[in-house]
Amino acid sequence: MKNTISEVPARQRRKEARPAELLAAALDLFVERGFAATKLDDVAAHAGVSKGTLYLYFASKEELFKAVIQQGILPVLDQGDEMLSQFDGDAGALLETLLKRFWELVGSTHLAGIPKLMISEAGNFPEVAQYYYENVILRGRGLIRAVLERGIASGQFRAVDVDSAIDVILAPQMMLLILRYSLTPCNCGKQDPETYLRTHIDLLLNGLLVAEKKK
Amino acid sequence: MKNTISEVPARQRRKEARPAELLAAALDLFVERGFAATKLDDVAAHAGVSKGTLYLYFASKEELFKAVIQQGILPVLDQGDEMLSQFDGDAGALLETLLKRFWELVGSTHLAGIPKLMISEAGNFPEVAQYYYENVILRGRGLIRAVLERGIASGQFRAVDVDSAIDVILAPQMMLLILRYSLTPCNCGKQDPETYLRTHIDLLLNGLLVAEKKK
Amino acid sequence: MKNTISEVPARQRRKEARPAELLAAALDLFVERGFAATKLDDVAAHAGVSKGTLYLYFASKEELFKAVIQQGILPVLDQGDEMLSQFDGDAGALLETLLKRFWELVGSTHLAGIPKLMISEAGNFPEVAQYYYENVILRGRGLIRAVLERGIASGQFRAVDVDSAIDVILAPQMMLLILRYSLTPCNCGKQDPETYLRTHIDLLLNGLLVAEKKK
Amino acid sequence: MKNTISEVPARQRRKEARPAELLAAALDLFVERGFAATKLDDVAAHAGVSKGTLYLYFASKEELFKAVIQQGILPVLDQGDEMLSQFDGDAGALLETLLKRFWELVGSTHLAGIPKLMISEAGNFPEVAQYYYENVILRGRGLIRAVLERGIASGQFRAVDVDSAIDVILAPQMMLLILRYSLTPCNCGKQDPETYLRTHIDLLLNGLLVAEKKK
DNA sequence: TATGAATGAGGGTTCATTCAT
DNA sequence: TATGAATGAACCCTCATTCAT
Repeated sequence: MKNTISEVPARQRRKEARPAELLAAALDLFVERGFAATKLDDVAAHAGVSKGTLYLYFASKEELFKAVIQQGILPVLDQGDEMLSQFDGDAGALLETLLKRFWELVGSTHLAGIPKLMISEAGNFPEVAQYYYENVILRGRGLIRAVLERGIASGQFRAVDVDSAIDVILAPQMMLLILRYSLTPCNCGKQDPETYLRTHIDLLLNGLLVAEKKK
Repeated sequence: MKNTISEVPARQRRKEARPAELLAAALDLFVERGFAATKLDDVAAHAGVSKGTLYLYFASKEELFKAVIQQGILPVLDQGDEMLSQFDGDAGALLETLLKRFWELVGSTHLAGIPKLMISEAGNFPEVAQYYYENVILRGRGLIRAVLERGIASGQFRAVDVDSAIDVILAPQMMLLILRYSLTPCNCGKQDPETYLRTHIDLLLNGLLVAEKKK
Repeated sequence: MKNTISEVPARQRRKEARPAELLAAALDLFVERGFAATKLDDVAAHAGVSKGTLYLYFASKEELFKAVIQQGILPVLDQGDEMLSQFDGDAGALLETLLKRFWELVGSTHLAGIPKLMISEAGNFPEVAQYYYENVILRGRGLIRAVLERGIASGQFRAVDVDSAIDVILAPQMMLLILRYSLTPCNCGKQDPETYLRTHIDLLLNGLLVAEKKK
Repeated sequence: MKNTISEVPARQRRKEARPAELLAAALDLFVERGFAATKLDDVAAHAGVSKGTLYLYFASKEELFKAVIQQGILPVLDQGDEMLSQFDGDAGALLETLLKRFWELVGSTHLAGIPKLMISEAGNFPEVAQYYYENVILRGRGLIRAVLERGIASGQFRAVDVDSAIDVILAPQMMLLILRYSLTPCNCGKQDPETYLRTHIDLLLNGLLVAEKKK
């Protein structure tokens, strides 16, 4: 008789946990080295299994890649939607909260490497890029758009061009993620995310020019 | 007898142009597919030479990569330095000019792919990343830093944290370049650079909040 | 206590039938695809068991192959011996009966694929080929030889070279079996065995030339 | 200046000879071991080249297989056609000549293994089997058919069922080829082709029964 | 200098075999 | 006895690199 906590046999429990373990290992190496330069031997070793085991769960290296992207990012976006629907402060505070929460959710996990990975491999996997664009980028932009439109409607924000403003707002966030997996490992460009984030929000909300100089 | 413009025979000129042609072909394919996924066969075909010819000019695929990076970006930075030293308007105008000129110099050439390439491959080529960091990133940041410090000293700019402000300023520029070689090919995210650039500068110089709401 | 027909419980019977079921499944696939191209996964699935179960009955894929050959053909030869010892007509009638019976015994079962299988794999399994030669081919040839010698001794048959005549007599029988598992599946060469057999016997017993032309 | 015998450089001559060398090596091993059990490493070694060289001439193992079959047998059939059109003796003599010539053309070369190979692999390569059926089997049967019909029309042959008679005539020839590459290597069944062929023709032309016993 | 045939180490993938359950 | 997850050796195929011409 098994203990009360787990009635499923160890082997079974293992089998259910495997895909997630493999995806995590694959993500780490894909982000670090790129898709083509990552050997499945290394992914397997990194996950503590043999190479053949990978093929019990993913039909090919390419399918593994797709799964890494598709199963990695959906939960994050869901959190964003939820936050937007529950928040009831003004648009400026919402924007600040959104950006800060993003760091807590993504910036600290290894999911943070997905944007860099996607940027590197989009050209080689058009279908995955399409999926990423529709399910991640468009949804993420939608979140920011909602905040901007709310702020503009309430008179809190200037009537900027929303479409391009979204990009301008997201770019520093993305760059911070991207650089972490590019140049940081070779000792360069070690920014402190806290300061960076604060400056970004400050610049956004207050503008670069002092008030008196504005026409 | 040759004309006065060129005294070297055509064959000679071809020979001297070869390395540059090979680098251009390699850059295109490295940017499009990544280093590991690019075959030297294809680089050679793209440059209109045979595969063996590549090895007359570059000792290995890795050397070719280094040359692509190192010989690609130095001219651009030189132009930036020169512009900074000659400009005599105020800091805001200088910043605007600098960002716009960057687009004319880089955004329209195939050198624009280098940042994406470097981001993708930095982890696999630490020495190249180091070189890039020191010779491109630090010099580029230096340009922006000079402008910011000039603006803050003159009282035109608020006293922001310069180090992180530099990143916030550069990020949208970089993202625009990066996305062009990542998601654009699969029809997604086709921003108009003009509008994007204008919004970026506008947001930077004026801030997002309307003046009346500022404390 | 069970009924008189079967004293063993159903489960027991199943257990005893297993090896035969596995051999039948293996024979089918070995004949269809060849030894090397047959996966044990497929054999197991074809027999309705799991892959591991195969190893409870056969130590390796090669042992399974040997068992397929060795247990498949012995019963057939025994019938031939028995027929020869009981028959009391003339040699011509015996030869005709023997060939026709062979079709009823082998031609209609899936054992018919064994000759094709053996031909394909003899080179890879010399010991099995040796076994097959000694226990199948030599015994089969012995049957025909006995009939020929009986016919020649009785003056019914011409005094042909017995050794090669045996091959000439057996070849059409073998080819018919072989082709059924080779070219027939792709729609080609669908002979009617009945006609084929009749023509074969007719040619054998009467000769191709009309009687008047014979010297 | 090169010598007068060969104006093409050695490298060039080699390149043109390569495909035939590779096909010969592949045929040998495919016949000996079967398609699946043959390693391309071994084919390459057998041809005295490296593994990669195979891929300069054949896109895949399967394409190599197709080429082995398709380029191997066409010349043989052409000879048969020519022989038929030029011969002017009676049908019996033509049949004898045809069968004997077949041995000289095929039986002594390594092309003799193709029938065994095709029989073994037909199930795994339906398109190749189709090709073989249409271009080899049908053409070969056509040759025999022409002889039989000529002999029957002239009253030299009995009016047998031509379709099945063709198979009965060809079967011993095929079996001899097949067995050479199956059981012979393991010391069994070493027939002397000369005797075998003579007996086959004798039986065919004279019939098994002595003239006096015929009804 | 330029070519492209040849090489062979390396990586993705398969599958016979093992073993914990 | 039966299962099927896990293993890892082996094989097909690729491609950076070499070298004879």
